Amino acid sequence: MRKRRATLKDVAELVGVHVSTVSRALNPETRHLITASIAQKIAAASRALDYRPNSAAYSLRTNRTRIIGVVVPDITNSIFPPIIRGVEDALAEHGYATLVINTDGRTEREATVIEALASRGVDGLVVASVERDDHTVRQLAAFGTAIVTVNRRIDDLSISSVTNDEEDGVRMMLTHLASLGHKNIVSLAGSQNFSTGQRRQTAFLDHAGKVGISTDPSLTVFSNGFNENAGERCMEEVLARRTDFTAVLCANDRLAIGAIAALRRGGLLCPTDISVTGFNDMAMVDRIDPPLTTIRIQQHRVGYAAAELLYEQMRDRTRTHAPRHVIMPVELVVRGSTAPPPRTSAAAAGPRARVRV
Amino acid sequence: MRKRRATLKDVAELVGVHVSTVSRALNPETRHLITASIAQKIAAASRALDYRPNSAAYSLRTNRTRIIGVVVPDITNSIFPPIIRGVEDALAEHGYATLVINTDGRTEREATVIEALASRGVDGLVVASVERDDHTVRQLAAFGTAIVTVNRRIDDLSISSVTNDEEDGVRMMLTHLASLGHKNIVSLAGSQNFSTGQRRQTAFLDHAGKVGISTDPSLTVFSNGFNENAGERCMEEVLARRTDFTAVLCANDRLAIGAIAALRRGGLLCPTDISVTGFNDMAMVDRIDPPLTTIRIQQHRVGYAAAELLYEQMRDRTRTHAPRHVIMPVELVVRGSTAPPPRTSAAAAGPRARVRV
DNA sequence: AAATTTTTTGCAATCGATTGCACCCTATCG
DNA sequence: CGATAGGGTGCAATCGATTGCAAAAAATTT
Repeated sequence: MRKRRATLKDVAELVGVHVSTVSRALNPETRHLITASIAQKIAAASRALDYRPNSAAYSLRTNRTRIIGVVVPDITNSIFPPIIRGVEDALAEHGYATLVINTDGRTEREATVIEALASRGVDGLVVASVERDDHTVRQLAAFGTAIVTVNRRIDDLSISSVTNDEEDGVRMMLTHLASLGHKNIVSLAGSQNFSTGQRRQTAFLDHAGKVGISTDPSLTVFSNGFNENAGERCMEEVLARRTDFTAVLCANDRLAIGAIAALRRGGLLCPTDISVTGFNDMAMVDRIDPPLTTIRIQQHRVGYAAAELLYEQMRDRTRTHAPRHVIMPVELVVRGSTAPPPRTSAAAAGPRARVRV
Repeated sequence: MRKRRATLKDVAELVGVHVSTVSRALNPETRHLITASIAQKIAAASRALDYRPNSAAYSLRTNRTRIIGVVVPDITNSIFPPIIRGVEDALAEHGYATLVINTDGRTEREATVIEALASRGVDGLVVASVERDDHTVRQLAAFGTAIVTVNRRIDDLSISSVTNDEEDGVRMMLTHLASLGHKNIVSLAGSQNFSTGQRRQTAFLDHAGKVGISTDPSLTVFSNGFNENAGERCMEEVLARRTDFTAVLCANDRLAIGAIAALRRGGLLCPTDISVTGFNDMAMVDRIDPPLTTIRIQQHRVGYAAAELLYEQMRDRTRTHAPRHVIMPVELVVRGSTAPPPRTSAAAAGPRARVRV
């Protein structure tokens, strides 16, 4: 028994004018073409009938859907929801809705899901899943699609992005660890296919020298995943290699959580034996054991800013927009997972560290 | 420079048939009307031109968008993303996309955002934000909208829902606490405006008697929020009232986390002095300090099941569907936040418990 | 072989809004 | 007072697909 929604025609008939007049009267851009008194009547009638524009008809005619797509690796990874909210909050103001899609970190799937979004006719894309050399994204941009990457970016900077100041984050963290007295620091680096992983590792190497920290390659381990399991495996790998380090700088919080677990299983306590640091300041890392020292990124703002860049592009689709790159400042948050190195370094503890390799 | 997408007309011209023929050939439901060989040619041409149906045109004509709306209180609350993924996974199979909207727990906003979804023409709604007496949702259902509530439900059961077995969860938890030797247990109950809060509290009272646990009203405190801050405040309130309890059964994990923090500030350690339990088994509660004993709900499956119910409703909008209510089984997960009560009960510890009121 | 049925295809209306163009009416000017 | 300008409105095409109905073609029956 669903009642039919009122259409422009219904409003037109009620007022006694043509639909085109109603259309113009209801559109703020064209309202000035209509006699004020008639426009008022139309507004009243439209309210009386509870008229809502049919978005399918609008889209068909104008070729705009007022929907944007957001592509993330996985919405259950708690780093992303705040970013998504940032995007939504920025674009809701302009009447856009947001379609979120997960790639589950599978590169092939990115192409598929983006294609699905495109066929739904989204007006633009915010991509959080982008790889440093992302073919799909570059192709879309070349094709004229409004697109912005967030949190990560592509190498050639041809596509607008909003990212965090990874370099500054790593610098602050290294400075913090150095000031505590750490000399041998493991870099548990993230996948180098992502700008985050790559920039953080580069920053590590760049800055380590300056503060007198070893950059010996055997102190770096690369993870391909960005999650706890990957963190555990990498940490075990390092422990099997050497044990003369006193801190682990992880490319993100989840790796850090995994690393702490692996250390614990190996008989090493954080922060007593080994300090561990994260990156991102995900929700809840202040409540874990030990509370994580990490770099806080402005998750909501990053999303918001990305949406603003996107909006600029969508507003005028004819012009080619020079890519813009926003880098958001980050903040060091010191908690319980970092402490001065033990008097007798972990190396001296020898056997203990070898319990499990 | 964006290239125009191919339309039915383009395909028709390439093959040399009428658009209606192409339309029928491409639709599995009507393909049997078309000569097989022609259908083949059409399929080939459509592939060659990379034809994608224009969803605006489809929607306009059929009055279906193949989009469903999911209304949640807040996507950054990590209980919801897995549910959302469940919904998405179930409906993606049928070609639906999912528009997620946050109400931020504000009842007025629910009406607004649902209205926004409706005007976008969503084919159905999954509502996770529903209150026990939700006017908006009931009205929509009466209006003929396909709608299912998830995680929560409305009192009169007139609307299909997928929820968890709250009663069984509380029963298992109480049994667990009783078997450890707890007698005086605080119920840190959630808002009674939600079915979750209400059912869990009712189950607490129902079952407490049976296992010899006090149901004195002064052992219950009601929270209005469902988050850590609310948990802290409520816990403080209880501590000010009495201290002769040895366990706190919280209506959800976030309240439990807040409760633990408040106890700690009050000089009481969990689980040594007081055991604390949660509900939901949110991500990360296994990593916090102490790891939380809680009830695991099948977040993904709950979402998936809700989507399946919704799909049934959407498949045939003419029929009125009798509401169905699915209750998913839950599981007790014992971790570090529960232990036997101390020999000398917290009450004996007297002053310590009163450090902060 | 004619008549009838069945299958296959095309025609054209339709969904609801936007928008270039033409028209009409009023106001202004010569 | 007639011509002209210009503001306000209506007309009708259009976006791309779906679908009831009619027509054409093929198959079947008499």
